[in-house]
Amino acid sequence: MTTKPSRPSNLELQVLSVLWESGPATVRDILAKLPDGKERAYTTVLTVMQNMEKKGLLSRESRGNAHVYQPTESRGKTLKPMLRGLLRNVFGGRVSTVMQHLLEDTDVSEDELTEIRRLIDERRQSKKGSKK
Amino acid sequence: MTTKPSRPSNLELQVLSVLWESGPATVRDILAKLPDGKERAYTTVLTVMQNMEKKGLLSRESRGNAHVYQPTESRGKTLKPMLRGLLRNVFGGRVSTVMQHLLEDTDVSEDELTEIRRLIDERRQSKKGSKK
DNA sequence: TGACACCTACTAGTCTTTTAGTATTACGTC
DNA sequence: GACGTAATACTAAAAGACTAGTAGGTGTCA
Repeated sequence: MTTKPSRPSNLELQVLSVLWESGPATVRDILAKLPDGKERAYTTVLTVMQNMEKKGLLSRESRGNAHVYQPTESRGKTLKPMLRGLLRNVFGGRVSTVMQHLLEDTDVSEDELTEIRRLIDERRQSKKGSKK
Repeated sequence: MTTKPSRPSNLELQVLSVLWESGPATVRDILAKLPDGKERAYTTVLTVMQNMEKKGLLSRESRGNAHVYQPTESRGKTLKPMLRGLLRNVFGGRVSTVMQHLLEDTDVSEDELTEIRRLIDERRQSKKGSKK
């Protein structure tokens, strides 16, 4: 029985996020880059990452003294079940509601807006192409 | 000291979601409507909701035998810190990345796409209006 | 009036997450 | 080789999340 893919915890997601953004890294690298900026002991992050390695979320190899970690799965693959869950459980399944709140609650640059519009149009095109 | 606003757990979010969508409801109502569809004992949901009331996430009033609960804060106000955290901790602060994954990983109807585009354009307009 | 249905209150066990201390190992350098 | 630096391994405690059982109250209706 493959253990069920319980979703990564908050701190685990932060670790993964750093690795996805910046590539393979050591514990100390991650500690310095955790996006929430909270102070933590080195060993705290170490423990979390060791657990993640046991769970199969990370793989590692030695570089000199330290271990260099990297994610075993792509960002997309990992995030998919999480996003689906979030969408269903919190936003009633409507992507537009997510978008609405994101636009209201966060700072979005003009460039980002343009980029999002591009994504939408791209998606519409591909939908049109595969119409029944 | 106001107790810090630790973000609602998964199950708590589901409860809130139902209440935001459908208005005030009893424990039994919620139990039937939890979006993840998982089987749970009545008392499980009861306990969670009683805790939420203690934490100040819900208020309640009696109706006959039962209690009718409702959220103390709006959807927007509650979700704001959560979305900001998610955006920062998982998506490197880029809304367009969220959008990209949402479009890839979930089914979005044509109507939704149109609606999202409308939201974007609306936002662009209001940005343009307030330009430095 | 007693059986039933339905409700809340209270209690508690298990699992996960977050935290970090202590011990140990490896590496260079003087 | 002893010492300092920095890393990992091991251990574990505290808090939170999730689950649900049991007890007790109230109302209905045959």
